[in-house]
Amino acid sequence: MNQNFLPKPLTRKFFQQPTLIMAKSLLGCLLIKETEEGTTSGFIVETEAYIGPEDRAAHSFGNRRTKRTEVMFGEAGYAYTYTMHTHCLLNVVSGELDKPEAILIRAVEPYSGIDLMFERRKIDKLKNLTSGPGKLTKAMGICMEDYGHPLFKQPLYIAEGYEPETISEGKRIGIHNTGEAKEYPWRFWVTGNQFVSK
DNA sequence: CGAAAGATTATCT
DNA sequence: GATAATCTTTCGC
Repeated sequence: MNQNFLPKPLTRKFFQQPTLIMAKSLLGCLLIKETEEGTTSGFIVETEAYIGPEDRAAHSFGNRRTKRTEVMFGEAGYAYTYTMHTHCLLNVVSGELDKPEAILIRAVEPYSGIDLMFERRKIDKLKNLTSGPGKLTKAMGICMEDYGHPLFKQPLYIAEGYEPETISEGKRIGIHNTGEAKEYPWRFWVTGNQFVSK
């Protein structure tokens, strides 16, 4: 619980990087969520980029602007939460204003508040705690209420973490019937990390 | 207002 | 691999 590590929230400047560069820069950063029950945090170890107009797999494909994708057209650095079946997913909006780009946080490595995460997930294996986009949001208490929240301010924010030694890249997961979009190598993860989903 | 689809997860074959 | 669970958004009538 009481780490000596003082998280330094990322600055707006960090979010001004091109989407694909930022997807890699986010690896190793610390994602923090503060709630009444306690604070949970984890290092981001897996991300996926979704670049609107040219990406058939993105909700914003063809510049489709709806109530749901609205935040993606806004300024970078905001949270785009989205309900999928029985789960919630967390994205970081990237790209310039009016460019519907975002980065999906697919997995994190638990850092603090691990007891609370176990309580929420009701499982007993550390490895399954946050090794997936829907798992980590449940473990950290992230939901639709966080839609549009700036990720450089409490209670939900991203801070500087560590520098990953090696980064791998490959095809995205969980999308199909989207033509060649599923072939784009826009998934990035920390090489060898056991919390990366598969 | 009703229906269908979806960037997932857990479980069974 | 295939499928059910189950919620919000979006689109059609």
